[in-house]
Amino acid sequence: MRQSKLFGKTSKTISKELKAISHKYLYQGGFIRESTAGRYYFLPLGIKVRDNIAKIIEEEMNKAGAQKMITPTLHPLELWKETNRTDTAGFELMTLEDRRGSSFALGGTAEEMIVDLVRGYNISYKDLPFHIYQFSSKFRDELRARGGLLRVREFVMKDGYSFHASEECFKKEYQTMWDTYTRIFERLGMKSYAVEADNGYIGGDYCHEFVVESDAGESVFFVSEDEKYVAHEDVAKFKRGEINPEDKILDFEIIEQPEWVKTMEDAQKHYNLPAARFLKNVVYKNRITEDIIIATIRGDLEINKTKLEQVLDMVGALEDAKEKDLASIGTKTGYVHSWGHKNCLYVGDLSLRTVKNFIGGQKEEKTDSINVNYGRDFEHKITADIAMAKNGFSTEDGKQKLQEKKGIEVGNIFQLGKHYSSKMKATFVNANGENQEYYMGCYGIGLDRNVATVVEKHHDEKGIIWPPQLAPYQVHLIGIPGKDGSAQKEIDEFYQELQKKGIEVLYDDRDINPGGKFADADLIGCPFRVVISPKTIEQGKVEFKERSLNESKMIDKESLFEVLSKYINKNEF
RNA sequence: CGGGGCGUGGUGUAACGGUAGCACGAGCGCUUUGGGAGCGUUUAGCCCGAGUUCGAUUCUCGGCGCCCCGACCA
Repeated sequence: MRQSKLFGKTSKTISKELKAISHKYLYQGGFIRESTAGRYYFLPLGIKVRDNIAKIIEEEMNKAGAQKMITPTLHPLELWKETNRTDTAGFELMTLEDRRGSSFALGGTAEEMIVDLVRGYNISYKDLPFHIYQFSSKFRDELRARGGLLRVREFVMKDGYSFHASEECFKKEYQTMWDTYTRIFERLGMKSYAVEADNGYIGGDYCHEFVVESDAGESVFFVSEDEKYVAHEDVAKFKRGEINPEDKILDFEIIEQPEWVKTMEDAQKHYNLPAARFLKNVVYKNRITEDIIIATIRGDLEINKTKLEQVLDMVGALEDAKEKDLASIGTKTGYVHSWGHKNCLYVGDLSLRTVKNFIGGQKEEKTDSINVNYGRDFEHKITADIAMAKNGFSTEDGKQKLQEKKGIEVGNIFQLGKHYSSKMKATFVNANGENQEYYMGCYGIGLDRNVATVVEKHHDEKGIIWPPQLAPYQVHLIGIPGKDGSAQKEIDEFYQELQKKGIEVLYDDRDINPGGKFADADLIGCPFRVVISPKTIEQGKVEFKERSLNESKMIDKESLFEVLSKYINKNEF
C-alpha cells in the first residue's frame, strides 16, 4: 500500500480530552475516527487490525469445533420478552419499530435469537452437542461510553452458543472454551486471567471473565499468590479473621453517649477501639419492589452491592437509599439500627460472627449499646457473604494473600444451564423419546475492545508496537529518494519485490521530509521498518529496524527476506 | 441518571458586547531532503434556538453534542 494513497491520515495534534493511551494512538495513527460518543469508524488501518484479530479468533473457534453463522441484527422484541430481558437488560437494550409497528431490539447479545432458531428444528440427542457462533455488530445503549474503544455503544463481538444434552457434556465444552480463549489472547499477545465472575443479567450460575491486566481497565479482581484462585471483586471470597478471640463475652448494655459522638470516626475516638469493633448498617432500596434492605456488616468492611443482590435474588435492582427511604422506615442518616426497624429486610455479613462485644446498633441521640453479640442479642434471617474483598486479605482457607488487580475484560464464558431453554420452552428429544430442556453455554469476545487492549499493552512513548500477527502491515518501507531523486527507482522496485514475496508492506512514498516519515512509522507501529536511501544503496544494503528495538542495522536484501520470512512464518501459526 | 468541565476552520487552540487571531493540516510556487524543514501565497471556523441589546461568537435561558468523576455495566 502506498501511504500517499492511504485513506486516513496521521495527526500531529490531539485533543487533551483523550485520556486512554489506546484512544490517543489509535486516533492519531489514523486507525479510528469517532462518529458520536461510543461509535467509531474503523479506517483502513484499523479494520486491518480488527480483521487480523477476527481471523485468529475464527481459527481457534473452528479448531474447537464451533461453526460460524450469522443472525439478523434486528431481533423481534417478543423474544426478549419471553426471557424477561426487556426488563433486566432494558436500560441498555435499544429498540425500534418498523412501519407496521412491529417492535425490534437492536441485537446486544443473541441468546434468544439462537435459541429461537434452534428450537425451530426438532433437535434430537443425536444432534447434540453443537456450538454455533457469529461475528456481528452489537448495540448497547451504554449510560456512559469511555476510553475510545474500551467501552463503546456499538461494536463487533464474536458470540458463541453451545447446546448440550447434559451438564457433564457442557462442562467439557466449558473447559474447551477456557483453553481456546486462553490461547486466543496469547496469540493476540496478551496474558489473560480467567476470572471467576458474576453472571449479571445474562443468567446462569457461573461464568469467567478473561481479563488482561491494565490500569485503563474497569474490572477489579483478586488473585491468590499461586494464581490458582482468581475472582472478580463481585464474587471474591476471603477469610474474615477473628477480631478479638481472647475477649470474654460481656453483658449487653445501653449506656450514655456524649453528644459530640455522631459519626463512626467520632465513636472510634470516643471508645478508642478500631473500626472492626463497630456495627455498620448500609441501606438500599429495590427500585422495582420498593423494598428497603438494611445490610449489616463489621465496621472495617464495605458492602459489595452485587453480592448482596445475588443473595437476595435482586440482580440489578438495588440502589442506594435516599433520605426519604430512610424516613419510610422511621429513621434518618446516622441512626439506622442493626435491628428493630419494621418494613424492611435485614441481611448480615459473615463478619458479624468474628467479633465479640460489638459497639453500636442502638444509635439513639444520646445512648449507645455496647457488648452486642451477634446470635445472642440480635441475628438476621440471612447471614451471607456480602462484603467487598480488599488488597491483602487472606484467601478463604487463610493460607495465601489476595492481591488486587485491575484489568480490561476482553472476553467471557458463561454457563447458562437450562435458563434459556426453560424460559423459552426449547427442548430436544432424548433417547427415550421424551422432551428434555437442553443445557447451554455462551462465549463472547469483543473485538473492538481487544484492539484497544492490545495497544494498551504494546506501545511506547512514540506510538504503537503491533505484534506481527496483528499489524496492519508487516513492513513499513520508508523511501528517501535523495536530493536528486536518484534513489526513487530503486525504492519503487524494492516495494514491488516485497509485494511479490507476499509481504504486507506499507510504502511511505509521500513527498515529505524523512523526519515525518520516521515519526509516522513509530506511531503506526508496523513491526518492521525498512529504509532505502542513497546512503543504503551506496552500501548495497537496506536499513532494517524492529519497532520494538532501538537500534537499526544495515543488512543486505537476502538476509532481510530471510529474517522477515522467519518472523512471518512464525506468526502464521 | 447525579456532580463537574467544555462546545471557535479538517485538527489543536486564542481573544473579544462592535473587523475572530495563531499553529498544524490541505492547495500552489520556490528552496530543502536521515528524526515532524524554510519563505511566500491560497483555503477554511464561532453547535442549534430563544431572550437581553443599537449590535451577541461573547451575557441569560433552553436544547443538542462532547469529556471527566460517580452510579451503572456480557
